[in-house]
Amino acid sequence: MSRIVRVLPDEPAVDKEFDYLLSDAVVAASPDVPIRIGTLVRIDLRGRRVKGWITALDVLPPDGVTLSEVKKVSSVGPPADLVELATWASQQWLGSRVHFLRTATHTRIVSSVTPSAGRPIPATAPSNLATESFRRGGAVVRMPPASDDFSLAIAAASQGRALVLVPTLARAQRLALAMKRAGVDVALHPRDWGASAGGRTTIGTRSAAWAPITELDAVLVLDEQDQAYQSEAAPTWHARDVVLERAKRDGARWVIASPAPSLEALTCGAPLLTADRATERAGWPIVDLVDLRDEPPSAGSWCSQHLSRTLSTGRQVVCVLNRKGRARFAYCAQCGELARSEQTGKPLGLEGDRLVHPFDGDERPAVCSECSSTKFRRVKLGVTGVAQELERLSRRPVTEVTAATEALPNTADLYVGTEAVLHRVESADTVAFLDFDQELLAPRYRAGEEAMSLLIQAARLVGSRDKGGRVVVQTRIPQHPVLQAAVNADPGSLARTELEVRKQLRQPPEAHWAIISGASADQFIQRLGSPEGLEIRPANENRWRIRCDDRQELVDHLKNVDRPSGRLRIEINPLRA
DNA sequence: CGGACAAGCTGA
DNA sequence: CAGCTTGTCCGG
Repeated sequence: MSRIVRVLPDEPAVDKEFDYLLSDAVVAASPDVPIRIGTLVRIDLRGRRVKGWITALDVLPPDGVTLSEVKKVSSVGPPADLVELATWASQQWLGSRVHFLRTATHTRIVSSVTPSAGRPIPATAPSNLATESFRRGGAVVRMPPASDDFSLAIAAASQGRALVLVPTLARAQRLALAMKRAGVDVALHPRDWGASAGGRTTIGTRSAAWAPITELDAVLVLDEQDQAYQSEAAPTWHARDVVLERAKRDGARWVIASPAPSLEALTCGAPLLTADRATERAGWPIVDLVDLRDEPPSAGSWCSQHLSRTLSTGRQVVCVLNRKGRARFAYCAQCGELARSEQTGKPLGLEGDRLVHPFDGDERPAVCSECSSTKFRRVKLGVTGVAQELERLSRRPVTEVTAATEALPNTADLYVGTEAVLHRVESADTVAFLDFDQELLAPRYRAGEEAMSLLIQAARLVGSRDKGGRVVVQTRIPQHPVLQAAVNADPGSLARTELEVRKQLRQPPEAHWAIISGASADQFIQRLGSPEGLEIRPANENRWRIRCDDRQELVDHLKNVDRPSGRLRIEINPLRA
């Protein structure tokens, strides 16, 4: 005997379901793998042997086609809920279902799943804020960088089956270990995929949003402001949105925690819980702003007098330098003022004797608006150059860290690196940002939030102010709202100003964007036409920006376009736009 | 994705 | 018009 199953092949370009015969013999060959929606099978597709997921059982096949047989039942797959969730996500971010199902599927074959016994009761009693947070059903919790995630995670686990997300694998490992010590049996995603499928509380990074737990009781997202939660490549799905949807579907309680929750989280309609001002302030380090405009211009160096004093105190210092955006800014050699456009206020780069904006076409003669000097300097720094100079200045060995650096010596106490160094070093007395303006003025609508996120990472390394934690920020725009918010340990003020800006410029989350790019982008736009409510503008070669006040309306319009063949990328509210 | 097949291009 | 390239279609 055999039954007929519907299968979605594991081929992103196919994205279509087909019906196959599933014989008893094939089922019997993999006795421990249950036949249900999500189960992984092997099928023939036009002469090729490919993997696929069962998406429906016992279907009526269309007339006039001879069905081929399922060749093998390969592995336990994502639960049926997640197959449905993949469909939802594919509509939210206009990606293929295959893309999401791959994330929801273990990389190795899973031949059976044993359900975990009962629901765990943790040994430790969680703190008040943590308990209170989950009592609300759904809440955004703003807690300073030095507060502990542990009690929140315990509170999540004490709800029953919980899913806990953190931005990095290292933190997932640390938190999982700490919880294990506290008597909570946790699964680390994706290593313990089978245990998650058995219903165990699961900790992991972005991809763990697709951990195979059914009937979730609680969802917790830690450090929600971290951009690691959103996929950079299309489909630009966000783990926070995926787990919130899961919480909604399963009726689970949820908490989004962050020292500075994203505007998306703050505007989602859930209550915002915060510690009192004194507690919040105490959980932030001291942030020293060094106004580079006040430095003697003769030095021409990246190292302020303040930083050089810090280096000579002989404590553990991590210097962060972003090399990514190369010398795009210029500042006055006389007074140190940053060169900006008079119209837009955006920073300008120096080209010959003119100040120009890289894309706007904005341009003016190189004359300082403050002191009328015509001498400008380009910002030009590199990790290696800085490391050498730092060694000379501090007379201490300097460890260089970039994303490519393998192992770190644990004897070092002076580091220079790109943003990667913030992930690699465990703790420090001081973190110094050598040129923070690159971050503050990056041409991305989320530049402010991302800059804040870096300050939060730094704050975690150095700890709270009473433990001597210090963050030094070298800048030419100390009045910037991000810096003021960090100095005052008041991320709420930043959120208010940022939201106002987004409203005025109609940027997410106040409006929604789709970026269409790739060779077939023009054709796609042509087929889309110009429906009411959509604002369609060319960005540059083969690249368009579509704006709409309503997200659902935006994706509905895009979904209905007959997708042209050829390369096409659709990004919904991407990080970089 | 990758094979099948059609339509378009070239060269003797 | 064979032989090849390029493009479009479609899979159970």
